[in-house]
Amino acid sequence: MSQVAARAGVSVMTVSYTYNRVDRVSAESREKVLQAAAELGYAGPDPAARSLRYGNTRTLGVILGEHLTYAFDNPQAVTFLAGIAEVCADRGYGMLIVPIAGGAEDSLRVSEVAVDAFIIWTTTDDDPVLDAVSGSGRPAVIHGGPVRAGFKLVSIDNRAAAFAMGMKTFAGAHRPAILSFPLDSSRKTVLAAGIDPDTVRFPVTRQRLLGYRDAIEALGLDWNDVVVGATATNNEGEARSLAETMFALEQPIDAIAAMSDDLALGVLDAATSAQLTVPETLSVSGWDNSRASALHQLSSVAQNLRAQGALAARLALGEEPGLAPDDWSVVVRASTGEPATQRTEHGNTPIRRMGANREPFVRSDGLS
Amino acid sequence: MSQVAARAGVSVMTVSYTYNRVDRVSAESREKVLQAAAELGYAGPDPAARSLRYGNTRTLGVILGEHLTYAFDNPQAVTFLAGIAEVCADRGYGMLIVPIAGGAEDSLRVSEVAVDAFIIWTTTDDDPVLDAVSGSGRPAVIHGGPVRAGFKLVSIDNRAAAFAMGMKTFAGAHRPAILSFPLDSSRKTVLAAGIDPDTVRFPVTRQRLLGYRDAIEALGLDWNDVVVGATATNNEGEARSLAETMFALEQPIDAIAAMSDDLALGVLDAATSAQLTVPETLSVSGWDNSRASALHQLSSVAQNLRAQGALAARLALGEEPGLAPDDWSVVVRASTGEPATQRTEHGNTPIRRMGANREPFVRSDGLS
DNA sequence: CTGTTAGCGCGTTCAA
DNA sequence: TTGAACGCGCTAACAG
Repeated sequence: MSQVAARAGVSVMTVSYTYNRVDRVSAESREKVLQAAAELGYAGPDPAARSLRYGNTRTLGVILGEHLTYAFDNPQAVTFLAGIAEVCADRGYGMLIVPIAGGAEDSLRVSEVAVDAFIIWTTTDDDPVLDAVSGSGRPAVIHGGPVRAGFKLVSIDNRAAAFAMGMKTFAGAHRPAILSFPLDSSRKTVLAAGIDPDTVRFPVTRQRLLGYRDAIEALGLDWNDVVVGATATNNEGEARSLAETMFALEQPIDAIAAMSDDLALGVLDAATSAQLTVPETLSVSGWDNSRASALHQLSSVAQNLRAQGALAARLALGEEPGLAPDDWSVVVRASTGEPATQRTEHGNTPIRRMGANREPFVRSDGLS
Repeated sequence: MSQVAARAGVSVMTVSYTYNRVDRVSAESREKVLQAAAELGYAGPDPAARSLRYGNTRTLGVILGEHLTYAFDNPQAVTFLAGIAEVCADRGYGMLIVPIAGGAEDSLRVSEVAVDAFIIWTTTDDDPVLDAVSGSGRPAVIHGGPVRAGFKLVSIDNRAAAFAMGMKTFAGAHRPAILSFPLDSSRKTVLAAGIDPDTVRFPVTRQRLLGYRDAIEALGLDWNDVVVGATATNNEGEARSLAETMFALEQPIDAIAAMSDDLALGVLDAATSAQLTVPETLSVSGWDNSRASALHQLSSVAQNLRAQGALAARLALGEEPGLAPDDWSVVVRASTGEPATQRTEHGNTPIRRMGANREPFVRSDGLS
């Protein structure tokens, strides 16, 4: 910039004004500056120097769980991102995906990143990245959990939603099962009965397990008999093989609540192969009310992740909107054997709402 | 940092060394510094100041087409992003999504963003954002096109791929049609015959139209009779209604090549409603070989967008890998009426490869 | 309308 | 092993 000033025969401030306060510069000077800039290939004020000077970056940092590689394979995370992007585009804020790779250097990355605030897609309770975010002293909004002092939370009440869907899915079942997200960071595939939800370090997964357990108990069934299958990733194929194993058990499973539509679709697939009729001999439910769930008449928990992303972004920007702008609902379709009380046309599925939040949608404190 | 130094009773440089060159500081001083930092709530060197000093940001800028809002709804763009993310996570680079909202301020945003290089998801030939990127003087890699001096290009040969798929889709057809991405930035829904591909400002769309036209002509059909439908977005529902219109034409369409699997699935849907049998009375093909395409026995052009994203990131980082690491192929399934020469099991579909690139995969010059 | 001064927070250079 | 000086490029505040 000083070079431009020299070449234009003006002071540095005139150059600065040319880019920032056009009205404070005479047309004549402006011309000279622009000319000199063009000749020197000067592209305007350096963003890094500006950030330093202004003390802000006009950028939001987004931390996508424990490992970036899986994040984009997860349609839920992507929808959430779309919501953030919407707000960022509107406000002219950059959206910086923080390079989290599951290693020790992740914390370093968090503190090395030039952003004004963080938005965190749900991770484990004890993820060291969360400490790094706290330590950075910058505002943070977390989606799903864990709840942390100083972090704002955007989440539906997963426990209540799982309970509501569990009541639909497990009604009349004798041998219910659950298809879960990973139970810990090792992401090992697991198939076991009587799992203690409180040992699970992923808050969203834990809350959903607790909700399903609530339903199991409300229906007079024994949680210790309930088989929980956990897949390494949110993958339909993996769900299919896990479901096949479930069908081959001595007392075959007759109801499966899955934590995502992808997993549930894998179950439907396995059911077809095993010649089980849905919902007569197998009741199935998913989560997130995807297009595919509508297409396959799969009952599913609906929530608006895009709106949640947008809300998280507004909170991160300190815009502090009102609370509870969104909610969850249970969409009942044929897969859980309810009488179809509504037309469920392909691509135009009316949604039946039921259940209500026990907790406010946005919290900045509380227990998980 | 100077405050920390004062409190620790050392010089500023000792503090700096504590964070950057641990070996140049005695354990004793280090202790004092860390102590002081903790007391003051100092979170380590400021990223913005660091970028200024180092002259780089360790961040890649990603420009997702003309408007950020649509980008995350596009599974192809998301897959490409996943590839970029993979490389960024590995190298510890941030990935900054530039807030493009379709307005005049977009160019400003590009120059205001603190990144070392840009990766651009395909846009129109005349998008002013491209000028802003050029003007910024930072390296840029563009996916799909347009080709520009100074920009590296990562792309398959869309024209060749469209030709190959056109030959399959239109073989034996009397009344072929094309379901296209938008023809211009207005994104108006269009249904017309004899469209001149060269008027289309989206390079990828243009190349594919050219390739389909090549096939039409190679098959002895008249391009002026070929109906092209263009949807406003990559949306299955929109494709369905456009297909329905096509089926209602005086001379009903008997072959449709679609530029995405989503669009093709909309066609299949409409065909079912119209009681058309595929492929006997209607031949259909899609693009990108999605899971859904395999599920619905839809012929599709396969390409590895994730690998292309990773390649684009490596090129942007100046790692200059070898050329042509990937390729496209035509996956023939039942929807184009070829005799099924392979088992096409659900979720485990073998891919028949055919066709070859006419151009190298990576180019940094050439015509579009 | 334009110029001068000062400092954002850091790290390289050179000296001690 | 540590310190002092300097400048990375920019802009707020205050002259003029």
